[in-house]
Amino acid sequence: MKSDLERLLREALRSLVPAVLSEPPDPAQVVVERARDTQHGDFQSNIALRIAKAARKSPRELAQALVAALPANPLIASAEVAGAGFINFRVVKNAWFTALKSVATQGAAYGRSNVGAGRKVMVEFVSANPTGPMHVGHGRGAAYGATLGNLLEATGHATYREYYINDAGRQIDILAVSVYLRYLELNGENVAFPSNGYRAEYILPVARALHAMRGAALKRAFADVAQGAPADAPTGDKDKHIDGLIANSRRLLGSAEFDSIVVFARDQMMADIRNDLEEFGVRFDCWYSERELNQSGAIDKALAILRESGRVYTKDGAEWFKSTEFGDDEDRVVVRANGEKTYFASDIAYHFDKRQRGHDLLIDVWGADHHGYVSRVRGALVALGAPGDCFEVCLMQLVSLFRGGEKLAMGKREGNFVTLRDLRKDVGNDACRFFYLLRSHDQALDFDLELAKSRSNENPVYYIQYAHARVSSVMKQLGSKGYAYDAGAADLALLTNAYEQAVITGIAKYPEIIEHAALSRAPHALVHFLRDLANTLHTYYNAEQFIVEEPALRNARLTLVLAVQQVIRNGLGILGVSAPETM
RNA sequence: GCGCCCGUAGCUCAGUUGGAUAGAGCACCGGCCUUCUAAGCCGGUGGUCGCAGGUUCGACUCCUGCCGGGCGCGCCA
Repeated sequence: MKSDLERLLREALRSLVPAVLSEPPDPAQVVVERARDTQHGDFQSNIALRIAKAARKSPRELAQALVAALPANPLIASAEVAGAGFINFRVVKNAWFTALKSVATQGAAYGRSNVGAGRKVMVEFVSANPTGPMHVGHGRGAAYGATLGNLLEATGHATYREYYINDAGRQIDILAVSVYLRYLELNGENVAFPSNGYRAEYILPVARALHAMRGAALKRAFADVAQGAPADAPTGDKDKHIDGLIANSRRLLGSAEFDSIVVFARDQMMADIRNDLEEFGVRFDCWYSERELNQSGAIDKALAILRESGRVYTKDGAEWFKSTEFGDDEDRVVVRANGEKTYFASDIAYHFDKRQRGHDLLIDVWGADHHGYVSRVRGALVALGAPGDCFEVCLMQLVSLFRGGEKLAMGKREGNFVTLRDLRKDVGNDACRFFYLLRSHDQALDFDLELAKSRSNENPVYYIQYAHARVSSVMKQLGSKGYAYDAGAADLALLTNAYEQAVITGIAKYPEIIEHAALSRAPHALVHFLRDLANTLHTYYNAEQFIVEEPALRNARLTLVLAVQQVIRNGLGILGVSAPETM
């Protein structure tokens, strides 16, 4: 329910429909929404339009009949037909003060609701490969996922945040062998580093740490490590080359020892990622390891159930999942001809495991370049007996960094990408989170470093924070003028001018904005709302003096601006942006 | 070729799921500080919502077909 006021209006309208129509409509058709483009917080109903469509009647006449039949209602000051057949309600002023009062009494809880009804939702986000530091693209998913989690929590969902660590498979082996080769260098070996390895600088401290811990215990001759490995690019296949290095390392060290390097490198990388995210204000309930999932036998279990479902067949020696039955372009391999399970297979097991752990709704935050995987993962879940709508994916479009008008290039293997940490240090956490959330997630994001960094009026993040700080400043002034705020002395009925009406309307809208942002997975809606709310406060501030002689009016206005401040603080809190007292 | 996303003011983008005369920010022009922070406020200029059809009381929104931009289409992870 969007608001109590709205619910009461809806009831009033619904109750008189039978008097106008012989056949009452579906209650769901009785829609009361806040009117647009009005500063007075009026409500609008398009009930007549909805009914007219079904009953083949004139919307205007229906609306007029409804208005004529409207009995006296303690909430409704007046009602009239407008436009093509809308009914506009003017609400009695006192009804609005309830919103104002509930901000004061609820404080940080204002805006929270229970529309989620305790539904168990898991948001899985970031899940960046532990093969290097996070870059600016991951930052968008981090800001989005964290804020979506906050929104779901604020709307009464049992929210669980998870990071999936891709620490199994070839990619992590490449990381390990990259670290191992640098380690060999530290032991005096002359290494020809593979073109396909991770040769960026961040590998070096990991190798040094390994060296400090193990000394020369893992040392092998590089000639042996490289022996028999197929030639590297450009003459040979770089993938086969590095696979050869991995296989040799594993054989020379023993599988257990090589795995210890894998785990060591992973932990070093994850420590950096966790620290980065923590500094960014992003927290998780669980860091879930693919490697452990693998070792638990969950993949085999999921595959067994999948086979039972009849959606798996063998072709060319491999096992295929019939994902085409679920809207995929072609069927997908789950077990290769060589007996190895694909990444898709572990993804199936992982998502099945999420369900097994009791989460009703699975929301994944992915980069848009993975959109092709949505239908096959959902298909697998359905084949495993889950409802299709239990799986949702929020696809994050690309982030491009700009410095002024110039687009910055990024490339991962080369290591010249801009890391999230660099970005945060450069523009600050607040501006960083704010800019990430400014646009809809399905819109490509141009992140302008200079704009985010500027401490000027061009920067929208300060605009909202300034509104918050301004109220603190007013309260400080109040004290220095010898006054004290007295909520009991406030006469809210004195808040009658258009500025005050606009501010109250904004405050009253906040809970429904939170609900909408959560249910539509649209954090940017909250950003834009806060911008608008800050604007109404700034406008009010410039038009009226808050600290006036008359106690009843003074305290009423202070009640109002304190409520705005509370709402801004609550909203910024959900966005993960700080609400400073001074600027 | 197929799939997904996008196309709205000079630029960057909203548009609460089909509702009234499509809105912000930036940029540009003009005003407001002896009064609570000018990181602010007010006013103005600026639009055939990519194009063409269709659905109905009504379409930026839904359907079809084009045009343009981005991303993706491995027994890789």
